Amino acid sequence: MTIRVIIVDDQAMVRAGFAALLSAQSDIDVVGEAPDGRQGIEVSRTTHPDVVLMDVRMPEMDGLAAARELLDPPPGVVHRPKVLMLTTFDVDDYVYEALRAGASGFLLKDAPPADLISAVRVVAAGEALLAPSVTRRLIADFARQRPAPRKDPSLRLNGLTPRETEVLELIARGLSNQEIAARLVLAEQTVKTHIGRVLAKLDLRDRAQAVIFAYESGLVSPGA
Amino acid sequence: MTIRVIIVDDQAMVRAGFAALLSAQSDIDVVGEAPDGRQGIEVSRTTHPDVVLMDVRMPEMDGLAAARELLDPPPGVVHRPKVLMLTTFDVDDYVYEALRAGASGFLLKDAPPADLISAVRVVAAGEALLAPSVTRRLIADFARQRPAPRKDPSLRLNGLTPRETEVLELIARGLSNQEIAARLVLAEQTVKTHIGRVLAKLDLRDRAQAVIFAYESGLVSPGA
DNA sequence: CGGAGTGTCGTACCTGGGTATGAGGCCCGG
DNA sequence: CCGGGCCTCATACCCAGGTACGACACTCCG
Repeated sequence: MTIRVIIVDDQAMVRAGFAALLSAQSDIDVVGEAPDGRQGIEVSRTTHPDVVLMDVRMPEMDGLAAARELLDPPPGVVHRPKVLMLTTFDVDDYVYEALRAGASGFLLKDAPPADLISAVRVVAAGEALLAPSVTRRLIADFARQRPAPRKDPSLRLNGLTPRETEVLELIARGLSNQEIAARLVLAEQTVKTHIGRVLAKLDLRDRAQAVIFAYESGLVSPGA
Repeated sequence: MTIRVIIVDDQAMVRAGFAALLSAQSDIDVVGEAPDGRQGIEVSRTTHPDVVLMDVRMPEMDGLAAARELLDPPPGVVHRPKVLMLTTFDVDDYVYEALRAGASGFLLKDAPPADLISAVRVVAAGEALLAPSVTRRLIADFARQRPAPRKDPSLRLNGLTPRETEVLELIARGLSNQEIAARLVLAEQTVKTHIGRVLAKLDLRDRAQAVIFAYESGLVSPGA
């Protein structure tokens, strides 16, 4: 089963080079080319490639917009190729946009030829691959965004007792004092007492600010 | 400038294999080995390698804990090696933990030898590299978490007028009605009117739930 | 022109939530 | 065994916030 590839890049030389490189592989067929995003979509819709090599910067319709169109096609279009983005220099706004859109990879054009070839295979197999510098950024971003508890507010969270933390979490879920009391089998006044202490310890004014704190500290997270 | 590497793995065979493989490279020196995390840290502290190859599963102290220790050392320890995690099979809880901890890469042991070698070089250069399957997960996670506005709640957000959205955002910043009125140069009652409409449209009970909605919909984001 | 949508504000009412104060019981560590 | 957290609850007070109803101005559009 050969891998069907199309190449979308505004520079004819680049297309020719990549095409030659990839065609030389026995398991890869270059089945189309296009000089801009719009035509790239056309070619993709007619040739149904497994992988689309897509340059980022192009006239008419840039690679990002084209990638979005291919990865989130209008109703009726069933074909969904993998998209491997290419760029000459690693401006990273593009990277994030492309990954958001669902691209399977992001390579720099100065990568070794062997890398490009293996990237095509990896992407065709449903996996993903990024240029090392991009990987580093993505990890950094991940680590920055993710570290379970953030440090600034979350340290102060240590001042809370287990019960208080529990109450805070329920506040952050939108429950009223009554509901919290019911949930924890407590008198409503007890809940109020806990909340009072939480607000005092964290220097907050009301439950709305408590909710904010819960999100900012990582006690609760969007989508969870 | 050669790259100084140590290998931490509980299987002597694996250590020997990797050591042989890497030592054969003119730009890589294997300067130490260790059979578990605790000793790995010891060796790292004495040999000061550029890169630590670290197995995930190990007796005594697992690779994750050891990685954390190396990447976020106690006061006084200045040396901070790059950590490249290795695993036999790609259980991904480990992956996320390792990346959170600040690891520079994550490879499967069944990767081609050439990949391991180039990975060491990439990591030593300050970049990062992941196994393709890991990359895919990370991207998927990124795309899932990031898409600017989420769709479910954010669509309902479309029902809000600009002014209402503005007010909602200020609520989500923790402002009181008075403060919002001051900020927007309005009567407090006007603010109340807007809030009332927001709550009604979004089917929320109070401003605390409004804050939750703001975070869940992506109107505001933690850390922003 | 007339109506719909938006933004603005007033008056009036009610209650949930936050504050203050005090107090009893439990458990742990010094 | 005693002091100190922690958890629990009561009584009492007050007000920010939420609700209800009505009103006026402006803009856009059929």
